Amino acid sequence: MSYQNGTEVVTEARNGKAASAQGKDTGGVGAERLRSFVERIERLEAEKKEIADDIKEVYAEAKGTGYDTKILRKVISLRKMEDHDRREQDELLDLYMQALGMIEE
Amino acid sequence: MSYQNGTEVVTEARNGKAASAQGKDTGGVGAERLRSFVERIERLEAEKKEIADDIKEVYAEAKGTGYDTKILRKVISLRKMEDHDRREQDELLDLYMQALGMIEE
Amino acid sequence: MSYQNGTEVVTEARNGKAASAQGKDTGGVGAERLRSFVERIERLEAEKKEIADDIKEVYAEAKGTGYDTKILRKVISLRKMEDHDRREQDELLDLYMQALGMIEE
Amino acid sequence: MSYQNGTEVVTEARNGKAASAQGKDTGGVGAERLRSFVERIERLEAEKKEIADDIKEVYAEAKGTGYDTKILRKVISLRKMEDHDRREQDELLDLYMQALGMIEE
DNA sequence: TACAAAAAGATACGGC
DNA sequence: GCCGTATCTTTTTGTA
Repeated sequence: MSYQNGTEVVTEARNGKAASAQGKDTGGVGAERLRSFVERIERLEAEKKEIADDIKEVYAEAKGTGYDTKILRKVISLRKMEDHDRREQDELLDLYMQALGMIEE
Repeated sequence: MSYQNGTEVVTEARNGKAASAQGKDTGGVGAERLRSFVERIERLEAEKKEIADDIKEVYAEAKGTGYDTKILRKVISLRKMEDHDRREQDELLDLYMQALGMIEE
Repeated sequence: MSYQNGTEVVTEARNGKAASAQGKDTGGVGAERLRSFVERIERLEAEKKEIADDIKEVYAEAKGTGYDTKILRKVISLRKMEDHDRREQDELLDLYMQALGMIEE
Repeated sequence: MSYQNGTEVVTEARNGKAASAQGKDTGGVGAERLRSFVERIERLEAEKKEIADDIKEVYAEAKGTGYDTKILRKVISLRKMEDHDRREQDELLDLYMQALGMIEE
């Protein structure tokens, strides 16, 4: 799809608030589809934000209980990194074993 | 360092200030509490990541349908800004109305 | 647009805010300064690119010698991550010791 | 896993294909070679990072002098693009001149 | 404000 | 040789 089309459709999507509210959708089919994408994404982003806020709340609660959030954050971060490292090591091991013909690719 | 150990050390370290500041480290109570915080945060971060992945999937699907994700992202972003602007305007309006005694603080 | 002109235009544009905001465009002083920044950055970026190319060459050479670059890259990556982890663990230890009053902040 | 061990493992694994493919693992020769590759790459990456840090410093200095780094980055980026365009034009010109027998291939 | 994490974008590599 | 994938870089965002 060309930029033209993409832009057109987008225009319709925005019109969803501006134009079609006035009773007229000049394009229609692609507009609905795009509107659906936009809404799904915005819904998911709202959920994501809620969870981010929840996380902040937990940190705040921990702080209120007397824990040093700086330490807590670093602990969480380290655990995440170690988990990631472990995964990478597993992948490396897989690569070794593939190279040695011990497992199939 | 294993996860267990990592957590334990933190626990003891924190107890050094949080629990033992009350004169005595009860030996494990604070540990459970901290472990709970860590688990709650990690659970929430996992959920957050899932949603982030979902968002990526939606963008990918939109792309597969022929939409230009760059433009799509711009649209989402603009709508977010407009939403933000609108909220600010609403807040401003509230301030005016409060100042005029039309609504309570 | 030539390079010279490109820079000039930008320079003037910036002076419009940086210099003339003080009431007067000093006519070239700010331009020289900006040109100097641009040149320093471009010089450094050229050096950076050279090194990046050197790295590619080493990978290519390793590949020519029979090594699997994918494995090699992962090894390098893992070592980097482990190095980073170690630094984070050290920082965490410092935080613990600070919390326990064993070292000063 | 320590750094040393990490490298060793890789070495042995690779020898499985690189060295022993020649009929025999000479026990260490390939290891040295690989270690050399790893060290060269890590050394170059360290240099690259230093330069990247230098670049950040220059941007910071420019910011301190009153320049808007966002715009500055844009300028650098534009100049890079223009440079790229110019090179392409030069190449095109070369092609023309080659076609006209004005220069040798 | 300065720092760090996440997201976006650019680039490079290997497969087909 | 091109395309899809994957890595790496850069930009943006959020947080202390």
